[in-house]
Amino acid sequence: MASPDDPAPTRPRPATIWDVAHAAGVSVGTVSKALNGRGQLRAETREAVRTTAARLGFRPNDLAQSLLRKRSFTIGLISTDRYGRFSIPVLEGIEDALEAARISVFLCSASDDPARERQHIDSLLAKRVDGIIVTGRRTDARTAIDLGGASVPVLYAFAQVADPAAPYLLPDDFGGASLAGEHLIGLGRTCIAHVTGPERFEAVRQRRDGLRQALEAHGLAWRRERVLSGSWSEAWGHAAVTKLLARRPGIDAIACGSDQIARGVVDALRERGVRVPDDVAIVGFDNWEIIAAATRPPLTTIDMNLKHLGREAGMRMLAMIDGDIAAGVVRLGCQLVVRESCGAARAGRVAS
Amino acid sequence: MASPDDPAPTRPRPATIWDVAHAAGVSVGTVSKALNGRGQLRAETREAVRTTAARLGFRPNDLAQSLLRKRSFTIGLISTDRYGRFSIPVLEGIEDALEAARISVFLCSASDDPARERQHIDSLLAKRVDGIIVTGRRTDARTAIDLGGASVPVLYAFAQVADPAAPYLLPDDFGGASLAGEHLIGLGRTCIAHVTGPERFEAVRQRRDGLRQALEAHGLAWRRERVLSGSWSEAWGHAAVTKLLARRPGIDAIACGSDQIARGVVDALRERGVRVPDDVAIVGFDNWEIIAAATRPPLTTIDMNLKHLGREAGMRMLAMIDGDIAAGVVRLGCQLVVRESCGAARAGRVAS
DNA sequence: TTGTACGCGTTATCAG
DNA sequence: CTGATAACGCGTACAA
Repeated sequence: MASPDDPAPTRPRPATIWDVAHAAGVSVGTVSKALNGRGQLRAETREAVRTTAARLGFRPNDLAQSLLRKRSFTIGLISTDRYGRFSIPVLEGIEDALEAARISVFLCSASDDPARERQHIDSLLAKRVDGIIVTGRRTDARTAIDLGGASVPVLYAFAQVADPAAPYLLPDDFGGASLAGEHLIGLGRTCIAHVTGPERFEAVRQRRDGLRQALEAHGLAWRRERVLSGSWSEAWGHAAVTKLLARRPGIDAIACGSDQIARGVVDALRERGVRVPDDVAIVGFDNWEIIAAATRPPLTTIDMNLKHLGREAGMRMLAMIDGDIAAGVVRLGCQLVVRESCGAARAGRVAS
Repeated sequence: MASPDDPAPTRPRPATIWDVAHAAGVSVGTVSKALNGRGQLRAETREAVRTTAARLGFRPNDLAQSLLRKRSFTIGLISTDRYGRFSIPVLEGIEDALEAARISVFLCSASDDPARERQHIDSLLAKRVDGIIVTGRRTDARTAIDLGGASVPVLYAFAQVADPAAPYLLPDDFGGASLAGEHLIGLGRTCIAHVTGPERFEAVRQRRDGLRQALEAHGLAWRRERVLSGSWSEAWGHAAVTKLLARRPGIDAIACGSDQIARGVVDALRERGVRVPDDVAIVGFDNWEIIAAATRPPLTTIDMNLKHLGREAGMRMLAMIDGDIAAGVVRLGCQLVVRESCGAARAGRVAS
């Protein structure tokens, strides 16, 4: 096991600026200037240095640079989403935005283990990261991370935080659900039900309210008995259909809280001989390709543009590193993705 | 945008060892000794230093330490799996193993973009990572990563590499499929078909051969016409059932190349009135919870123990960092997960 | 028991 | 145009 006390094993040391200087017969200062294009140098010396550097495979040591610049050009990403299906696109977006600024990302998956999270934060702080992005589950608002007095910008992306002053990015669940409602209404559906996840999720409440707003904006009554909350599973979508058909036979559309639920709903409907979308139109939420595309018929659904959210998080982090202060929640638009479960082929639109 | 030329913004600098020394009225050497428990110090000075260090929130700068030790205590993880559903558990395992050694992980997702990968590798090398783990898709054997002469240990985990001398970890697909075959045979099935993914995948060929070995070991004939290769999708599972029933009505079991395929197969069977597992037993591959558990009936399947594979990769990387050399492929065992799609002794169930 | 000085690899400043 | 030198923050011999 490697421990901090072990010496580095004998391995060819990477070439240093000194090696290059020595080989090229100049001083280290000259090498630095030649390679970084600073100061006034004769073209031939610059070229000579360049070639010997290349020959030796010289690569400046970022550790030394960081020590000097007081900037490590790294950020820490703390993820509390074990499952990762939402974190991945967010992460991709973050990386996308950050690699343009040549910043690397430390990944820390602290799955709801406070001790582990503490250790990760300590480690990141010791590594002098330029910033920390927290991403994770959205069940309950998590407590803001404890920097222990350190002064490092922290941004929450796709994570619910208790601190209202903390800067954080979330998808516009309200607008997304509203979009789904508008789509159904535009297709002539009037008796719309809502099968969704556990009420304790802020996202569930937001989506419910967004859908409600769309209906009421078009003079459609909002009825509590058409809203069914359960778990985030296919099985719940299945079960909900039974309840729904018994309670409200006249339903002509169901807006679902997730694609998984929608899939359960569609399957249950088909087994009962109810045609989708002819009899009942279905709209999902998440645009989780693997589910949405495999459903028969493929799901029209709402995409949260998580990669874009991640990219935005990266950009904002860069701004924060440069000293910009930010606070409070920012909601980013969702997008309608039309497939076949609502029976219309129309172009996607973007919310707010 | 942050660029290397920008100065660090004015932010309270983290306390240095000098600050602590100054505040405690001792020298930096004394502080170092007190905090690291080295040398001979009076108990009260050590204590005094400790408290002032805590008061100032002093945290040793890993950058400076790394420079000195010539070990950064970081590794790079290059992932080429865009969707991440396989990478995530591997990553978790790697982190698990590495955090015990206090090593942090740089994440680089280079989705099949060679230029981007180059840039990532350069960046990792500049940051003087102690090692690099490559994980990713298993379509075609990828070319070994180019270190450009640098001498850093590289390990491939759950990634197909062209270089036979490169150290890499893979799940034992052959053994896993064999396990699936044994299970079906043990349940009395004798007419077993195989619906799987594209033949160009090494995993597909391995699994096919593993299944074949199990059948032949029990004196069951292996028939080419019972093997159907297609895509990795539910839709293909669906389509395959049509072909299979037309061609071979006597089938009493189907071993599938993935859970997605298995799900398509199960759905198609149910829609045709074929009972699972009563008429036909189904076994999947991957144990992708979200699919396997939601299938009706839930899928008996093969788990590749990817988190364990990740942990193993982490351990081996630690050994490589300490100078151990390693080469060639190592296959790690798979595991049978019994649910209901084979009607195993424990969880018998009547499907409609 | 404690302080001093050097080196890790860079960059920037100031002489030459 | 180029070379020497001082930082950056830390650990550690060695001197006091």
